[in-house]
Amino acid sequence: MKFSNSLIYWYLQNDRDLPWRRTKNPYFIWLSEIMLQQTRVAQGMAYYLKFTDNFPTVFDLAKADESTVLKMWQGLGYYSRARNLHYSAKQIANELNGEFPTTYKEIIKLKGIGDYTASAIASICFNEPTAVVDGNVYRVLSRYFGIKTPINSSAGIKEFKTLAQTLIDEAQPGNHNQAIMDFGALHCKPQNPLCDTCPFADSCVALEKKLIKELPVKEKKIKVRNRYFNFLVIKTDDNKTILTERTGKGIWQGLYQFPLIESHKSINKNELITSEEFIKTFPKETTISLFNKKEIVHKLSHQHLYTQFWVVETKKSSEAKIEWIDIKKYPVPVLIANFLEEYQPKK
DNA sequence: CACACGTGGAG
DNA sequence: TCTCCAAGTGT
Repeated sequence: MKFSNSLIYWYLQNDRDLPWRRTKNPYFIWLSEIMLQQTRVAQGMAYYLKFTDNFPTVFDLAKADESTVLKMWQGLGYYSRARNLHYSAKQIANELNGEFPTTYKEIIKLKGIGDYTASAIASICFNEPTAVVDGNVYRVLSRYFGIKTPINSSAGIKEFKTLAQTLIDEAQPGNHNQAIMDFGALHCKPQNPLCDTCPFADSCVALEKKLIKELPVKEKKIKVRNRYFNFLVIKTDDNKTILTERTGKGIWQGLYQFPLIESHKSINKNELITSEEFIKTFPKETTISLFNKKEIVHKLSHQHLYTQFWVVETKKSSEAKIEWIDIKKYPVPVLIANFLEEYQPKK
């Protein structure tokens, strides 16, 4: 209880004025929590404002097209968040009469909501004492208590959740949860934490044992896969193009792109136009030129995409149905959006 | 249950 | 340039 008191005391003095802190409307809290998953406040802010502005209620979100939702999410990454958000919005609007579930147990049943988000919403909106455990909480607790259990092991996940639950202030769980996360984000930072001015300096195990830089412990490193993308930027003489939707599993599900030929290495123009896939798609006479002189390397968390944009000029085609001017209506990955910025500079 | 899933900022 | 990582979840 002492721990929570100090935490909340710190929080009251260092509280950030964030838009989602001014409401307890579960719909708005939900939006903010989904957007901030694995995402910095600075990056998510504009999206929160855009979503609350365009979709002021869960009904507004529910009746939008998925493509519209993805377009508004464009650039924020982890697009399954947007798809699941939309899916759950429709469920709340249509099956739950627009009423957001009010307990952890019910909230966690929604798609896209896991232990963290259910705990956050239940505590902030409904005063249920369920402890959040996010990256900040792992860091604060592992340091303060000197816990070396890897935070991404199943043992660690259980251990930290249990510990966090014993520390929560049952009288004000929402404040407690936000306090420990803000403390981790602003004070007990990953690099260069502010131990000199830390209210817990006299009892922090990691500080005493000089383990600050070792904690928290995270095991395993991610593997990165190299892929080679050749986008075919079609331009017909009646100024139309082709976009294809990415379906199935993998990256950018539900987003659009130019027709893609993937190769196992970087290829030149001759290799491209003699490839089976190219011939199959473009039997007609075409003019083709490489747009980017230097290969573009787009880095995702698990993939490095070595990318070339090939501008393909052809005659009018029944395949090419999308007007150039309309491309901007489609949700596209940042990689494509960046290309369009350069290829079609804004006036 | 280990792994995939985006993007951008900091050091 | 490179590494880490930021309010995690689904499979």
